[in-house]
Amino acid sequence: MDYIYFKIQQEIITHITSALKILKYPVQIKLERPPDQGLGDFSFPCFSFSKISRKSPNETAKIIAEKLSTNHFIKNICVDGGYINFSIDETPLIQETVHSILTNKQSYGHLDKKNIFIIVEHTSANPNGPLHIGRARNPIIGDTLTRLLKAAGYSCESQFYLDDLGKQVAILCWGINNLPKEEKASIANKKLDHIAVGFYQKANDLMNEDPQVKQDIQDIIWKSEHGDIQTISLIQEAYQPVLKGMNESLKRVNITIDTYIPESTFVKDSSVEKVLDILKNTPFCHEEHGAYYLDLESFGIKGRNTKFFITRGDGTSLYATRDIAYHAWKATQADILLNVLGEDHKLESKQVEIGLQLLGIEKIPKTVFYSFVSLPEGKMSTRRNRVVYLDDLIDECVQRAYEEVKKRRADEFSELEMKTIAEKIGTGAVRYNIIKVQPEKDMVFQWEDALNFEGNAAPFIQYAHARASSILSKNETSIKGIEKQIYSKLMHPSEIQLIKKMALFPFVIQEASITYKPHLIASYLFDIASLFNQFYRDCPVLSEPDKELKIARLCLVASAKQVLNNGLCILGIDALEEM
RNA sequence: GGGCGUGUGGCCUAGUCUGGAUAUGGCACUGGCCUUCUAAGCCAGUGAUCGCGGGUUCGAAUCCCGCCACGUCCGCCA
Repeated sequence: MDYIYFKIQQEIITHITSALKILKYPVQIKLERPPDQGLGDFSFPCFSFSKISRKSPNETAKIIAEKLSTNHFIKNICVDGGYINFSIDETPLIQETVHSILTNKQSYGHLDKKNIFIIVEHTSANPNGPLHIGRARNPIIGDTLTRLLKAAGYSCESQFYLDDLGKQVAILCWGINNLPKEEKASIANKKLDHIAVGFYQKANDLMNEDPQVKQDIQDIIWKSEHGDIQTISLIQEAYQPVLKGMNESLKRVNITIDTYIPESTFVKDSSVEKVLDILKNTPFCHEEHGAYYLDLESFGIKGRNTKFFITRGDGTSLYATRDIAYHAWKATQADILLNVLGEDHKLESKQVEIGLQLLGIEKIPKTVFYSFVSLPEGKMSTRRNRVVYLDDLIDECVQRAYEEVKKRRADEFSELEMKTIAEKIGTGAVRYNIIKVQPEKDMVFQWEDALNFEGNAAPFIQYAHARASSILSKNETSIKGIEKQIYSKLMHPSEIQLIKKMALFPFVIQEASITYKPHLIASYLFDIASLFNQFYRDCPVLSEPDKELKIARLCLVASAKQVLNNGLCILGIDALEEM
């Protein structure tokens, strides 16, 4: 893709490079953006060169600036406070940007195809109950990353690593098969995952009270981990409905997962065994009461205990060992492995990494860790019933959105229309509130914040999109086959600001995808929506008497709508024509 | 005890990797703007020892050292 801003930036870098070469200064270029638009569009700090020139930073900047020339992109160069500030000629920028948006449409902002395949592993929640909002951060970050990476030109697959072995599903399995079924009336309107969690909770309690139950559950674990086909399929029957329920919740917030990889796969195909064979033969492996562990002290692992157990005393594998086998397999499937994990998995992730190294695998997964969402009264806990389920959050947000729509537009929309719009606003709000904060920040969930649809929230962006759509739907002037020269009519500061910001979209996608920071997209979109609202205030479109300016503005509205749409698409939030 | 992460106005948050111009926005609060394209909006205002203490630097929210608080982990759990 040929984006004008890339070209302009490259142009400036080339100019500075040749100036620095003439002066025999080291070529170290960091282009910044001035804090104030009045200063220019790009700035080049010259402080580091003042040591060489033995002059003040500002004098140095002047010396460098003298060797620079303007061209058709660069309108003006001025030195101020040790910076060389570049003002770009807005005409080509405006023309090219609007033109590029209207011709590239849904792919505006997207980067060139890279022929690199990424597996994004996310969610991977134990299928023993509904997703709660602590876990919900995972699919939202994961899905947004997947969408973002696709926009950045990668091909991607999302994977859910399905925990079908071990204690959690075994408890569920026992509960489903041994506890009395619930009465039809009490489960009438319940989702499958919400029904199942009751069995899990009861079975969990019984396990702690009744040694026989505990033994039964342990049998299930033992059999499944030894690859007993019958037990594994019994477990599968138990968790499938839960998974179905979880997927319904995810689907509601526009998340679908491409592939499910059951953990048992790697036991059944004996790849775990092969992994163990190799790991046992490394010098780091030791044995203790029949169990094998790797001593990770020499790998920089510190703490009370540096032993990483890879088998139990009975020879069966452990979760992390199977995870190594899974990652070893993934490494053969993709160019880049990206995992989204809770911060509690940091050590385990490091152990997997070391395991892969010992297997001679160089494709080490990259990981985005997120902190937990807690409640004002403390950590979320299903057992203590101190938990907010994702479904409840979605329901509340949709309900709130419905009330707002009804308040404003009851006389214009049908009941069905209001419900449809409310669903999109409510679910969008859920995603946006989670993705706008960088993953490593702790979050305390507050209903008040979650249900606030003003300011930096999804409805603000959807609203700007709806306003743009509204203008276009009322317009009767054709904007097909417009010559881009007409866009130079767009001279109002609000128009220029908006266009300049839209020109940055590819940069933002680039930056966000390289650093795996989806929240950058959220704050960028917020800026676009905000600038659009300012434009909306300052520049009437439909009533504009100058025909050419009107057309240019219509094109600008269409571009803004497109950029908002493309950005919302990366965030997995529905754009709205009306709200 | 150790590892990792976080700490920015009353609350939330950007910027931290790659040091740079008066620290970004939002919520709340105060005042103003709907006979004109949707007021879920716009404009203005109040409000910050950037956790604390040192250091490096012409320059530190950003880098280094020490400390404090919170989260998280250090299971033959997952």
